[in-house]
Amino acid sequence: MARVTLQTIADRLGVSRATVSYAFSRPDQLSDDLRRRILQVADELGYAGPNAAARSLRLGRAGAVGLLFSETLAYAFADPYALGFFQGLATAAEEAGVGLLILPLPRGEKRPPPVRDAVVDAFCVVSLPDGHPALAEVLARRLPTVVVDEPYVPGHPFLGIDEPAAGAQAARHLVELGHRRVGVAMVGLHDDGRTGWADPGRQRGAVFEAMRGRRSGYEAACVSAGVDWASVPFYELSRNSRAAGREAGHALLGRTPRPTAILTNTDVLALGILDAAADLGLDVPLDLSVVGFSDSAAEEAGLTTIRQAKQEIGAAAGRLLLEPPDEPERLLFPHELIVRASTAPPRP
Amino acid sequence: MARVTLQTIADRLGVSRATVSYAFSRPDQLSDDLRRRILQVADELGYAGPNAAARSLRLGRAGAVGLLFSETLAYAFADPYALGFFQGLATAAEEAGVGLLILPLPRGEKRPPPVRDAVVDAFCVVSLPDGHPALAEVLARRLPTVVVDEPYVPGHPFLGIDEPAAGAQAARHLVELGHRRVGVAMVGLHDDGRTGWADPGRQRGAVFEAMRGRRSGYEAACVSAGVDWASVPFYELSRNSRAAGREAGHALLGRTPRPTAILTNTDVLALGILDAAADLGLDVPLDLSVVGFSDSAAEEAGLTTIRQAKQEIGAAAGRLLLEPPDEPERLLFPHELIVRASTAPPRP
DNA sequence: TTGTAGGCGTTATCAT
DNA sequence: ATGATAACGCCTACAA
Repeated sequence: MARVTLQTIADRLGVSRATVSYAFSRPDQLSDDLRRRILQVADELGYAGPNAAARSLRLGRAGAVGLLFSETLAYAFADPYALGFFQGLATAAEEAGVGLLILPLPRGEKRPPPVRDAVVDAFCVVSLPDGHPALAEVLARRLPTVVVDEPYVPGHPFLGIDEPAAGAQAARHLVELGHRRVGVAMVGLHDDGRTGWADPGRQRGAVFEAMRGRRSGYEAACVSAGVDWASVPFYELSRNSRAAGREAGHALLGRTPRPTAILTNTDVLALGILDAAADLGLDVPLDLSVVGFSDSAAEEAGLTTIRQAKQEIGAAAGRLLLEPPDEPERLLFPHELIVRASTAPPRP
Repeated sequence: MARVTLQTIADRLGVSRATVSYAFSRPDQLSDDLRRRILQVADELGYAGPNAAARSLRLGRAGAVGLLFSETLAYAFADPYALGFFQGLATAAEEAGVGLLILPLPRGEKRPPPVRDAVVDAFCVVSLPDGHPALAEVLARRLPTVVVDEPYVPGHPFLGIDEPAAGAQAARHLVELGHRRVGVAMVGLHDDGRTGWADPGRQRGAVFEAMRGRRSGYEAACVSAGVDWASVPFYELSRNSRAAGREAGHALLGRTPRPTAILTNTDVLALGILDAAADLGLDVPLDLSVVGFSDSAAEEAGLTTIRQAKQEIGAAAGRLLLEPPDEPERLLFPHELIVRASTAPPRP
């Protein structure tokens, strides 16, 4: 059975393409009777309805926005922060009646990401490392594009939080409690899969801008409290998982002198640190204080953390995509330190 | 600045469109020098690359698969079962390098879902109620389509579990422990937002096929153990949340005689039942046994549940979408009763 | 109310 | 290696 198009139906009925088109897309421009006959024949012929690509080409709009995320999708669908953001974004898309095209980023770098072929009206790019090729592809499309979290692209709307300030607030909380022996565990600094101790050079060379900022906030707050940053043990993870956090915890807590407090850049990691503390029979918060980030998995575990307005950011991104502003804005959303039971002054 | 197309560049260089097209899509068909000049001019002119819709039209493929889900996206991104499925599906899409177009279903019914305009090569439909208009729209597109969980559409691949068998297994577990006073709490039977007691007529009239099957399994196992189904209190929820489960728990546990066991069709609901039991000072499992479904949030709470292979289902759906089988298959994936600490024999 | 015809931007075929 | 031309399927002035 050959392909059925408007023309097929038109021929069959002895009317013109335009008439058939009207029957589908402008019902009111047609007599009811003719319209019914057209739909009838279309049905008999097995017409699949106006071709979406052709329609999109002709109409100049796609009815969808593209979403690029730095991680594998399997990971993104498991990460509480990403999910909160997705919820906000999806809700905005839903209200506008547009689809959300999630584009995979091949980590293996074998082939280019399918952004060239993405039939979309706008792009949302979330948390890409500096210089990631997909970003260039997106920008080349010259569609309205908003960036979330990182990297900042001049001329395009940006949504995120004040990372240095948030990091500083987390660290300040600890030093104000009196901690001086602080350790740090961070994931997502680099894209090369390395896990282990990171010296200051490697820390500052992080390819993820937001994490760079967050870390610099840690450092600033520590330094201004008289802590020698060079002596702060800094463990870098390549995966954001509880198990990774536990590994970092063991590494950090095995140091002499043992840190009395640990900063982490995700809640999941923080939970792993708690696991490690439990392994070692350490009491939290008496022997060890732990601070998470994002308030995603923190509540039930009683974790002190920084809360970000993930859903609001997603919703705002959606709105910006759907009606691009004249002036690209750089929107910094509020964050908040949530103090729970995982932090306390160090033992005297 | 007017729109830049292949022709614009061709004119500028005095070459033909085809040549310019080659520069982008068939680099090897062109002399290196000319190609460079073309790309150079394209860049100067601000060419956005080959138009995706036009390409899709010409090529006859979209590089994306469409996904329709019955719930709000905000809900879907919070539901553990849905997320597990998404992970599997997304991974398959990722490996194939195709995008995943998530289509919103307007609950308000104001306008048709944007499936007509979805530029995709295939559709995946998940858990739609009987007769939902979006399904008809999808089928009208005559693209490869797979259905997950419900409803079964003859002629199209179907993926899910054997719902009646799974339901029966959950219920049999309880009756074999000796329970005879069983209560049921189920969400997602109907689409009308009702919450409250459901008589057998309303139970059987559920518009969600999978839930209908699951419930019939409950009934079959109970009846064959000599339980009078008509006397089984059955509480229906419109939202799958812990709070809803708690409400159902209070309703069910307020009955005289009090049930010694409660069946629920989601883990989230089961957690709410546990909350209600705690409110009433009841010991689980001594005073009350509770069975969940899906093994999504069950482990930490020690919940007895039915585990479904959600990720496998998602992955299989992805494969089926990417290369449609000759014969539409009806694939039933295994489920498994996981017995944990929420079930025990009733008090003598 | 319906028909005509041009063009949306690209790629494939067949020349040269 | 490059050019001319014809689809791909549809929508929309405009004309009738």
